[in-house]
Amino acid sequence: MKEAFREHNPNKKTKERLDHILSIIAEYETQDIKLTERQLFYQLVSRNVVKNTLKSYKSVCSIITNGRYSGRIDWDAIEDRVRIPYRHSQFDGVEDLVESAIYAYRLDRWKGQEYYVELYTEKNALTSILRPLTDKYHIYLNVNVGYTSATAMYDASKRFLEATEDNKECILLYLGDHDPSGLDMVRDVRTRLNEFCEHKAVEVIPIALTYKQVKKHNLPPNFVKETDSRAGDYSKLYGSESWEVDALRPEILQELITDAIEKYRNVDLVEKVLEQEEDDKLKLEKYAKRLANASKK
DNA sequence: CGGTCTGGGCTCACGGTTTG
DNA sequence: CAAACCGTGAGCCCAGACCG
Repeated sequence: MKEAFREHNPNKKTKERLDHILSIIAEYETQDIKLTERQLFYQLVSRNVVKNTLKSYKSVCSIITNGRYSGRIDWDAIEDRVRIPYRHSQFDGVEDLVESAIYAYRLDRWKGQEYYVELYTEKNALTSILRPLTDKYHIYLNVNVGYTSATAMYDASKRFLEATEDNKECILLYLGDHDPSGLDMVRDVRTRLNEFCEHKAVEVIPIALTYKQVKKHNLPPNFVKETDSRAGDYSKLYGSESWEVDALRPEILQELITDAIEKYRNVDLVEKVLEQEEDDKLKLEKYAKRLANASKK
């Protein structure tokens, strides 16, 4: 909802940027995707509206914030994925609980499959685009927020080792930027995971952003920071330009991920699990009805 | 020579004050 | 009013300087 709490009179340049922001929000709204400020900023960068610098990021943030306070931008269009309030779940009675249990009910949709797959990304800004897919395919989504942590890698290694014991081949699909640190994060994940898994192979596959994708989609470049200690080797291979994975349009990103996951999934096996899930849900529904009738008596 | 510190890099989302 | 600074909180990695 658009709600105004303050006055704000943007100048011509700011108004132009505000219009760009509003059209991006409208575009994402049709796909039911909420944006973070960071994500909106990257979209502006990829459309060559602003430069990819800390300064312009901050400027975009104030335009968004001012826009929201002044009632120009819908408060619900922007999401803060860091400051989330927690509270234990509650229900409107036992029937309500059973209903949500039916909704939540799932079996292991990767049972009997040849592969075990997880999806990793360095950017929290991609969460709203990735979640629907990892939910649908019933796989773990790990958002590393830059470099991953020892905790995350240790926990992941336990899951992969368990899959190995189940005679599954382990696949880690990775999404990150094409910049000196971004490419290094793939190496980092690979070596640390192998250390924990005692070199039982986990295949780390970068599905985006690749140099090929940069060229194919003609993505706008950023300058590599020469002060980055990892810039040297990168520049020898790719020159002085780098690219953000967020610059890929959401539908292209989703297509890439869908293709990557489906490569490792046997559809017939999944169908069987889904049938079992539906059967179980029917049983649960019958149980819920009996429960409801009993409580009326 | 090996350990630790320093200052750079990445991610995320805010705030305030001064300068133009 | 916007831009350019400064700061807060959190999680990381790495190269080179420094030191015992």
